[in-house]
Amino acid sequence: MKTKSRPPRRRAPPQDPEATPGERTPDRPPPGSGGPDATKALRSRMARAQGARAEGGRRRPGPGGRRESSVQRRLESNERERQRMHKLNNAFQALREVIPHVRADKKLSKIETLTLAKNYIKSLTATILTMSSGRLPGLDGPGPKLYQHYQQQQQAAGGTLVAAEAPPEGHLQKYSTQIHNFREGS
DNA sequence: TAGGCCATCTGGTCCT
DNA sequence: AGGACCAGATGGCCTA
Repeated sequence: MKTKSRPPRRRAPPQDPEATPGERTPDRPPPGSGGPDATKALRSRMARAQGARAEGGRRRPGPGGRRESSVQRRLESNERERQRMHKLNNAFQALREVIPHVRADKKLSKIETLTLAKNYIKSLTATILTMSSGRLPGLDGPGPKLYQHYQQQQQAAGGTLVAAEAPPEGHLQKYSTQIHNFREGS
């Protein structure tokens, strides 16, 4: 389908409080940057949203829209939410950087990152289990213990035994196939 | 132009 | 009570 080779996105500034949700006017400061205009605009928009939601049956009590303190809380909440999402995106980026993939020139999407990471972990787990149990069959050492621990984890999670059901090559094959598919953009 | 991906806003709910 | 978390809504950006 589409390729993910995009230059760093130049996002429009955060939403203009005067606009309806989603309408952005690039040349204004973000709501978090404060300013009387932003506060006033947000107040009017929140009042409008309040009225709109009334038809949904969840109108908040109190006539005349929001108070100043309520508007200020919402602005602060928006800023916290932005920061939270930024941290989440940083974590995604950190994850991208530790997952081996062939599309170094193309940024993995979030869903690709998660899916690839899951299968990467599975393949590594299967490899470790095979290597450790094969080297120390039935004897003391990390192998059997590791395998038993993994069995317990799987059973506790209600999952299936990866190592028992599929050889590590299977997971590696799946992982490499997925990488290939991502490269092809499918 | 359609579809995918994303950032942001927003209000509800959960948690401390 | 206040912050964190979540999911829905919305519109911008980009590619095929």
